[in-house]
Amino acid sequence: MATNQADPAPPHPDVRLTPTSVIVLGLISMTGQATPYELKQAVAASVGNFWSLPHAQLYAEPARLARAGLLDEQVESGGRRRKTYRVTPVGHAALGRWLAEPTGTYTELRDPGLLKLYFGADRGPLARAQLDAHRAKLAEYEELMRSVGPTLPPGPRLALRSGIGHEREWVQFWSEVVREAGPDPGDG
Amino acid sequence: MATNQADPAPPHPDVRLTPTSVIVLGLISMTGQATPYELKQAVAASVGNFWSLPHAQLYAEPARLARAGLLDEQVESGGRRRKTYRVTPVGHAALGRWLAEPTGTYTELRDPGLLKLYFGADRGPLARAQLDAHRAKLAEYEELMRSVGPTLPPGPRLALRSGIGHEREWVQFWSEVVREAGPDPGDG
DNA sequence: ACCGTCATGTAATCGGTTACATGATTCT
DNA sequence: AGAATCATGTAACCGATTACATGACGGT
Repeated sequence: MATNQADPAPPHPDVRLTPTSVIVLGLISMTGQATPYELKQAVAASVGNFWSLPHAQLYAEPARLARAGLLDEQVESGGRRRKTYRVTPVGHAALGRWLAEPTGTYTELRDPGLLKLYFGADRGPLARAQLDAHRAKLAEYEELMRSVGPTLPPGPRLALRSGIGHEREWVQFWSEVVREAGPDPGDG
Repeated sequence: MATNQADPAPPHPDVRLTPTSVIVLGLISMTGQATPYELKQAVAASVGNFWSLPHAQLYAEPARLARAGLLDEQVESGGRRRKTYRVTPVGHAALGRWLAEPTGTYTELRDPGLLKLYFGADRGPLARAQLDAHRAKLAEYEELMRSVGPTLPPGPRLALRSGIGHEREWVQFWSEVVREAGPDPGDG
């Protein structure tokens, strides 16, 4: 069988790049190097607003990418044995290729609130809860845009602009649902 | 220890309801009964627009819900041994409870195109590809609203309206990116 | 020195995706 | 009736979530 040859454990060259991979590659590429914990903070401060990752992934994924030769792994000798990662030339090339493919993929909304609405949940309470959440998020984004927006590179700034647009859409949508559902029966 | 008693394999009462569970429960509840294949068609014709499921899930998930006692499973005696599912009273109760909790959960965009934008992809080609995709989706939704919209129950119609709103937002966003990126260098 | 909390990391589980497999149907 | 295509179903794999575990650190 073809898989039977003895590989002297060279970097396995063919990994699928998931969005998680891209985030890890992209952030390490921007910062030069990072430990998983630093990655966690970097995600929270950057793409985390529209694509967050559980911290456990930030230990598993770099390890996977290192096995594939896209990252270089350096283990600290001290007590914690922290691992520091850097992007290899192979990794840069892979990231570059991924960035160069303009995707026409459509992303589904996959919003649990919408699911509740679809299957007949009571619209008043649902819409009010959603409205609160989205108003808060919108305020947060607008504050972000006001404070750090001007200093952001074009990509991140556009992403933030997009987030604001969608939050405005959500606020408007749920507002209409609230209006059509009538006022909170707890009132008056 | 408390878990040590001998259960005579009764329906395991505590399943987490994932969105997948809810879609399966909800659709079977609306149609009365369904086989996995019918579920596949039902999803495509309903929630599939904003929350699709790979067909393999529509075999695995009903089985799981049946084990938990939320669905009743009936096996056809013929050659295919098709399985037909119905919602049990326990299942209806579980669905009802889920629908009654108004969630304030915020859903991330998680759009691969935005990810590319964020990490510095060439904006022109990306934005044009995205624009095409979203224009097509928007046209599809608007056509749906025109044709079947008036006959839809409130929940599904609102969900569709929401989808249209978000697609308009995407179209506007990527249009701006196209404009700011300048015209296609492939042009004269 | 102890306790609570946060930082950091690993392990186990589970849902979801991908790939494969077989039965039905249609067309020629 | 044979081939191609679609319907229907199962199995294996893998990424992601959850839960657990330990190390550091600040306060009292």
